[in-house]
Amino acid sequence: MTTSKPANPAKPDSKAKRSAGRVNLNDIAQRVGVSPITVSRALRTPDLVSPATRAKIQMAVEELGYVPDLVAASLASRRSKVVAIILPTITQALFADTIQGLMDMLRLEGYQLIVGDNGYSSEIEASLISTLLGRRPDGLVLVGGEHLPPTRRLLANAGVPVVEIWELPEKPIDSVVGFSNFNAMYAMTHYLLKTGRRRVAFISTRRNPRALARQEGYIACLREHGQGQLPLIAMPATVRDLTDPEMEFIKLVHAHPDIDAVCCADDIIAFNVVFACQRQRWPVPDRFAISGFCDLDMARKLYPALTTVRIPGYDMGREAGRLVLGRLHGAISEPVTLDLGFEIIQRETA
Amino acid sequence: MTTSKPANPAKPDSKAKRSAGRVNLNDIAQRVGVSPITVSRALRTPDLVSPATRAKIQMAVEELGYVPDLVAASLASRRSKVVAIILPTITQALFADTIQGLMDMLRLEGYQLIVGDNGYSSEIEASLISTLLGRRPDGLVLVGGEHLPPTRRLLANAGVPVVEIWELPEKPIDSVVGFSNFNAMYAMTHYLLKTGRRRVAFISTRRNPRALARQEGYIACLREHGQGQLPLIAMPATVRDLTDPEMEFIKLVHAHPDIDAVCCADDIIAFNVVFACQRQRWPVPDRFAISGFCDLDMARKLYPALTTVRIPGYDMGREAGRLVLGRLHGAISEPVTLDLGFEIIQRETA
DNA sequence: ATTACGAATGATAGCGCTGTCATTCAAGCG
DNA sequence: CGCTTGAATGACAGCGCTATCATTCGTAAT
Repeated sequence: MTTSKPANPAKPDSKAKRSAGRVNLNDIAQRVGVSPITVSRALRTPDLVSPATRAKIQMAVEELGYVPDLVAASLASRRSKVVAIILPTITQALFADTIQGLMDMLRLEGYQLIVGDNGYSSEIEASLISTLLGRRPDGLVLVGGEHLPPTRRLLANAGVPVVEIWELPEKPIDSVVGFSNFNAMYAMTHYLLKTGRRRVAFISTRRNPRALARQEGYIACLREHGQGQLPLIAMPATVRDLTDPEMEFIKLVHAHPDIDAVCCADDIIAFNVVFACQRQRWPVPDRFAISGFCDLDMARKLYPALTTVRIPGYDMGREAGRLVLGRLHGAISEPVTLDLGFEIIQRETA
Repeated sequence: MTTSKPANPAKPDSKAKRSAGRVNLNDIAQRVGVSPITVSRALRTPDLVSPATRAKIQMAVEELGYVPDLVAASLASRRSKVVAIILPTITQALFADTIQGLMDMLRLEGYQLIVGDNGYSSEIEASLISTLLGRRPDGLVLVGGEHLPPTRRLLANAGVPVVEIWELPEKPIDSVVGFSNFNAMYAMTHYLLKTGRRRVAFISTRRNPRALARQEGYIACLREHGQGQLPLIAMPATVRDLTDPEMEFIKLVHAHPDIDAVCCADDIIAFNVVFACQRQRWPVPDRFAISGFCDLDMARKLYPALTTVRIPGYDMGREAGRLVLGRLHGAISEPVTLDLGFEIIQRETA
């Protein structure tokens, strides 16, 4: 120390802070008397720094309330430690478990989740993905496997691991963690037929690839085991349309009084149909057998408890996370497709 | 090993790209024959660039599939265009509307949302906030107003607009968009008493500040209008505990057969209690009046339709977003507290 | 001693973008 | 005709961090 008079560079001012006034790596380094890079190491790879230095740095960090700038770190390291997920809508209870599973997995390695919703629209998805990719996420999780060509091109160029979930797309972009919506609804329809139902209807209130696949499963099963039953379907005409499950159900019943079972495209619809029955004094399952899809918490609480298809919502999230992380670590180098299956849960409504 | 071999600089390779191989501002600039800064302007403030240049740049962007690096932009501009929200849990239907409202508002200005959940724990919150602040969000939205001192210090240092929602904290950190949980439950209890109920119980399955405030509102109302009714409460002992609403209800009824009404701390609990009644053949509302809290979609679908307190879930999200953006634009410079109120929705269960 | 080597630390050069001037040039004005 | 003005563009210097290579130094192996 040559005590070179007053500060030669910028005026140390009151707190030796420049720019935004936020404490940064340099502030810590100066305070401790080491180089910034050593501070960086002390925080990221403590093993490479001597215990004494590490302790001093730790202390300075506490004192100054230093919060590392992950934005700068991302830029420098080209690793953002962020994974993005795009959902049809965030308001849906259906995807909550999936998000939770994904978060739980990512948290283990300090990754953060950034969420976007495309409102069930492939067009919105395209622009959303473009913006999200701008954040340079280390991975991308997409609900669904239907994407516009520009989207596919964008993703191909991005060089980011992609996992599509909740379906088993014909032409996966990369990895997949899903189940067969077709098979699941086929199985449920089959179950209803086995229990002796003679006229099974199908209700969806939203038109999307998964609902359509379920509808196809329903139709296929009727064809093969329906003893001449004709498909009886309530499905909105376009992606934008949203119908009221209760009304659709009532209309269906009035038009076809011989209906004795309803396959609902998801649990929420099934709840509505059960409530409608109660309102109309139509005993369930005596007059109508009702089946759901997803096995939400409330399905088993409902009275009568809902017979439904359990799908691996949480696990899809978790496994998608695992795949992304595996890709990033180099542990996985090839696209993987995981079929997590489903399970018919027999309760009281069918 | 002195084998310095070849491979010293970066080989220009096939596509003149260095590093990650991603197209960047420079690539566009070179292709068009302008400086990078002009490209930046063409994309961010098109008005400052001549139409001709703008068109050429636009074209190059399309051709090369350029996606601006928002991470670098954030670092350089010190504006991340990201807002973070911390929820007790993401699995809860209760907060879905709030997220949606916030997203809808932020989307208008191209902001992204990053979500964290603290699992109803103030300790987790502290570390979560620290990590999230590392992403340098331009704003922070917190559900709830209970925070540890270190958290408060962190937030004070961060210099980021904060909005607490879903409550009206005594000592707000910054702005607030909420409603009075106390008043709301007071009002609902009062409503039940007015309809002639003689013994009103309160059920919560989760211990958190909002549930406690509601409980206080219930107690206060009983004190003032309960004609000698003693509070009758089911509330978990600690934050970690989670109880089963159906079981708590049954236990309560067995211990106090004179109960004729149940104030539930949220709609989900109320649904469960209604189902329990149906299972037990206890007519609702004749035997038990039941009230919910939140007014989820399903509340009005339920049979019998749920009497509940409507709270401004979506609006809290939207207004929180508006406040954050207002702060960022400088349109708002002082902390604001917004009480969005509530509404008793009378339906069939009470 | 000589060499080798691992542990600890540092210097340098960016990551891809934007803030902040500075520059150019044509049109407008007294 | 010189001067101002504004539109269009550019140069430069970082933002705060990390990748990469280089250096120092004490200790063990030869």
